[in-house]
Amino acid sequence: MEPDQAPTIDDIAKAAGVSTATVSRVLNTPNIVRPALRKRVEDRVRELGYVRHGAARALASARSHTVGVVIPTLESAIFSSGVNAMESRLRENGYTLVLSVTNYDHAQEFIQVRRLMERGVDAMILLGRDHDDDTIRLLTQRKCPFVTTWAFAEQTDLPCVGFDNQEAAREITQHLINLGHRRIAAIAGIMNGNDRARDRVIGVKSALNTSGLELSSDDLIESPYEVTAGREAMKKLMSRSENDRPTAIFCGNDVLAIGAVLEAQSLGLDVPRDVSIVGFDNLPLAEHLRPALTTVHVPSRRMGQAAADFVLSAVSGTQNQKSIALPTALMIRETTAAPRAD
Amino acid sequence: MEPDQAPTIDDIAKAAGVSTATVSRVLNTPNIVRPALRKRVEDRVRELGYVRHGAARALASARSHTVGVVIPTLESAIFSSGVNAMESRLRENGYTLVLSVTNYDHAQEFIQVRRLMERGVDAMILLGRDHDDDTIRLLTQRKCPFVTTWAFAEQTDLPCVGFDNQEAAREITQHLINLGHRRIAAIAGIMNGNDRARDRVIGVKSALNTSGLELSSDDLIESPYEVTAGREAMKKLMSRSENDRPTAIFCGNDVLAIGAVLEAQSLGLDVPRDVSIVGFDNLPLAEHLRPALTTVHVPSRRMGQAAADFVLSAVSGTQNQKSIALPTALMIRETTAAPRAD
DNA sequence: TTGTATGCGTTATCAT
DNA sequence: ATGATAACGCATACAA
Repeated sequence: MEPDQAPTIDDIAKAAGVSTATVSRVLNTPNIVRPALRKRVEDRVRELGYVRHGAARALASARSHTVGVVIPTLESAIFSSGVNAMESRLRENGYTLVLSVTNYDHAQEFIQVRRLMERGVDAMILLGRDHDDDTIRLLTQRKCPFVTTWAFAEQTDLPCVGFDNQEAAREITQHLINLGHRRIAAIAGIMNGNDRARDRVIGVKSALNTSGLELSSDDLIESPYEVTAGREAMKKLMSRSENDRPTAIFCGNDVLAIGAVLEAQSLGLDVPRDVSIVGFDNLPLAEHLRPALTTVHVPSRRMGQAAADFVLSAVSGTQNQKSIALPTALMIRETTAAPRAD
Repeated sequence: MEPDQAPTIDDIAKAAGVSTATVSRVLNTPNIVRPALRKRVEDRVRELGYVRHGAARALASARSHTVGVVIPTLESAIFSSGVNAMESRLRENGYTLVLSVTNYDHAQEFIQVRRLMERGVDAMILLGRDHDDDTIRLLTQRKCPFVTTWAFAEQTDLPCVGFDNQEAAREITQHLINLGHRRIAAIAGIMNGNDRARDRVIGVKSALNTSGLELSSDDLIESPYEVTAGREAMKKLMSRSENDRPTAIFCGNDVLAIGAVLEAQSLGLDVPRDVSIVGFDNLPLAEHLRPALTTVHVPSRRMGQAAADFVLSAVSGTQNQKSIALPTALMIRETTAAPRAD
């Protein structure tokens, strides 16, 4: 009954009594073909259940209508949220998202960028500013439009759509300082190869230094972005004698912060009376927790959307701006207060 | 310096003084070409920075080495986790994941499945058992190997790699019954078009009925999978007079359950003394919350991996089994206890 | 507005 | 083991 072989543009052309060129036009630029003919072709397309052959189209037109997205992991809610937004935006514009996960490994990233280029993506979205030179060289050399996201910096040669991680960390740290904290510790993400994690710590140090304070190396712990790791780091920090303890903790993201809060509570400490804790990301959960989490709002959806728009306009040659800085917002909630000692 | 146009297999052939066929062999089946020649070709490939042209390969070989994944959303941590696992597995096997999000809309799903077929994916992974007939027909007609996931059922014609949502819900409800609860309510996900949400409620009802109990329509609330919605539903449930209240709540997933717990606490209720709450998914956070959440462990990573393996073996023709049932596990934690009234 | 014909870069078949 | 060459399905420049 149904044809066994997928019908091609030739089958449609034959069935409709037109040329393949006309079928192609009906499919791609319907408005330039006479309505009567168009309808005849469209009817055959429907009857035969014709499905366009992407590979053939890509080969002939040198456009795959595909965008590659390369991120560290999808196990992080804030990244998934960004990717979700990218997908919507790309899809709305007729593009398909091709996904690749690096697990925070730059060598892997290079391999995957390469593979996506082989797959013929028309553009690429990368995460962060840290990349192997090879990766950027490959992209540039082969003229594959791309944008980096999740980080913005003035003095960079890479196009980016992101926010200023240093500045955001500085602001929230300043908030702690304003509340009277003098001994502030940081539970950061793994900084090696992760510019966002590094920049956040730089922001913390910068704020502290401006007030004549310091982040002692004892007060800086690097942890993978997991609740358990946040708990462990907090435990370590709180195991010290009471007057050798930080009164406030900056956490590299909300997952670590949640871990820190839970550990503090489980140690019998009251947050924020005994210790203040702030996070980064503003996950949907942050405002609901008790105590609610003071954190930095990261505009993951807007950023994903903006990054998609950016490469889309690059592909269509309508690219005007070089980079885009998105604002973050300090979300002050009850988790944080002045330390009781003051 | 660098060539402007991307080099083709012809350029390599010319530079190495061999035929394009040989270059192709070096690239695809290196072992069947004489080492000396092979090395010569490989050197040119490296020198010229040759990158394979996926579209051309796909056209000539009728294989794109690409798999389409169509899911409701990436804003749900449990789904992202599954997709993350799929991506890893596919990538390890030389395949690339192409992603599409439906926002729980079956009409959208059809459109997107169609689009992915146009893109030439070699196979497809769908989520759940509910789909438009058109979607399945298209897949079947065009002989696109596919598997559905996140749900398993004996009597189904669709290949699936999933777990038994009904049974899992039944078990956790039975747990509540065993603890002495007689009045059990449910905060379910939106059931329309969502077989997982529906099956879970069916499981709840089934367990209740077996014990001569019922789920009154007042005690069943449908909510989107969001913390806020969980809170609202809980508020509604708890606004009734004390002896018209359920003593235990089944939640359609952990996000709803977390909302319910937070709302209960914010109403001054003690969980689980005043009301028991159970969830579904076993998110990483579930065990850390205080009280920790009694929930059903959903093996998202294993399932993602198994689904990827399934379509991979379908593509390579090594498909033996028709469907795969994965086990869930009841995670009993302190959230749940017998109601004080008993 | 429509048709003709070439080429896109690779794989695979068939020789050698 | 290697080379020549015909598909693969479509877009597009050009012709009509």
